[in-house]
Formats: sequence, structure tokens, C-alpha cells
Amino acid sequence: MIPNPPFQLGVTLASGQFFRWRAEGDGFLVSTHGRTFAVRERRDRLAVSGIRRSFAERFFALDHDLPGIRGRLLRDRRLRPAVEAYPGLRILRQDPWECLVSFVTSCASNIPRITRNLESLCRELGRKGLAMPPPEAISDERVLRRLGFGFRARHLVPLAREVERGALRGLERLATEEARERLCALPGVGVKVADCVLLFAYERLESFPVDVWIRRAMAGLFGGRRDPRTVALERWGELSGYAQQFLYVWSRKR
DNA sequence: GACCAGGCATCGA
DNA sequence: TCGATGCATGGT
Repeated sequence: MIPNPPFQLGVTLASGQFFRWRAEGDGFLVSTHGRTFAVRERRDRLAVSGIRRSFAERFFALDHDLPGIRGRLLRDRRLRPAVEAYPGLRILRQDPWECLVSFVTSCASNIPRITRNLESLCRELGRKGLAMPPPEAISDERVLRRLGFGFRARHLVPLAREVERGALRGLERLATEEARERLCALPGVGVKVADCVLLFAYERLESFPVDVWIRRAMAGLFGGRRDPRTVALERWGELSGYAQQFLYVWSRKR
């Protein structure tokens, strides 16, 4: 049992940053970092089983000062409705490799399909049919096509080879901009995917992934003239990633 | 049955 | 440097 700082478990899981979960009973089954566990909200607490409490606290980023972050973002009048709507939306700490596979898979796709693709991948190639397969296990494009990855399959095998050769090694020590360039050099990885990985796996909270929803939301709030990412960094600086997450969930709800 | 999807790589202009 | 296009399929 984890005493509860502001946290909306369901909203956070369903916020498009993470795909390896499903509703199970009155809670959720989550698979990440090579582990699978059950989690549910009980009154003002979070109950987990199958993992240590410290693991859950870290994965769910319960140490992020969410009230402080929201307090600062709420000062922006135009962002306020999105932030007010979700008092407990957090940005998770995912595993870099899993996150990378997820967002390469997300390319021109949709959440139900991404979820299904990743589930098939883990079932087919992962340990115990649950965990994300390691890079070594992703070696045959035909398998990926059979699993429904479509044209995304083309990048995943060469990507796995690069990661096997250490493409992600030491990335956590690089400056964000440099890490971003390294990620963008990988097959199937452009700025959007790179920014997602930086935000959701490397805790670079200043990252601002721009997809069609964010582009629309930003155009609605600030006009479509300027580059959304530039606008975001000016207004929200090192908290741009959280701003993005509030905007994403908020704009999709309407 | 269009139209679009948490894009990327490639190719002309 | 920028806009258009193909890529495979499934959701809506």
C-alpha cells in the first residue's frame, strides 16, 4: 500500500504514453521493465501486488512534485483548463527500449492498434509471453508483418540491431539535445518518436512531442503560425513535457 | 466507403 | 529548407 500523493492511475495509464496495460477486475494489469503486476486504487491509496512498493513508486513517478508542477502551469491562462481537468496525471518512468519500440510502432497508428501490436509482440517473442522481448529477439521482419505491424516492421529489425550494438548505452548521461540527435539517427526514429522516448523514458520533462493532436491544440490556443515546440519551450520551459501531457489528454477528450 | 491515424524516409522544387 | 507522397492496415 502506497500513501497517495495526487495521482489518477486510470487517467495516467490511458494517457497515450504507455501501452502495456489492461483493465483487470477493479484495477489494472501492468507490464513494464520486465515485470508484470496488478495495481488498483483503494480509497486514497494505491495497492500493488507482484512487485516491491519502491518499484511502483518509481515507475509511477510519485516523487514528481505534481502539485508544484501544476501550480506553475496553471499560471498560464490558456493552458489552465487542460491542467485543471487532470489533478493526478503523471508522466511515467518507462524502460527506454520498451518505450522506443512502442513509439516506433505508434507511427501513423492509433492506440488500440498499438496496444494490440505490442501485446502480440510480447506474446510471440517475449519471456513468459508477457515481457517486452529484448533486442536480440527481434530479428525477423516477416514475423512482425504477420503480427500486424505493417510498414513499421521495416524499421524495427535494424533498430533492434543498433540497440544491440549499444545505441542506447550512456544516453542518460548526455545533454537532452545530444541524446535527441542520437535517437533521431536510429532507423524509424524522427523528432516525434525521439521526444516521446526522452520524455517518457529519460525523464527529460522539457521534451515536447508534437503529434496531430498537440498541433491542433496548440493552433487553437496560440494560433498555427509558429512552431508549437518553440512556443512550448518559451512558455513552459523545463515543464513543457507535462504541459504536453495535459494538452494531449484534454484535447482528445473533446 | 471515405478518411484518418501519437510519423518517417524520400524526393522534387 | 519545405511540402508532397508512399508506406500497410485498422479504427471510426
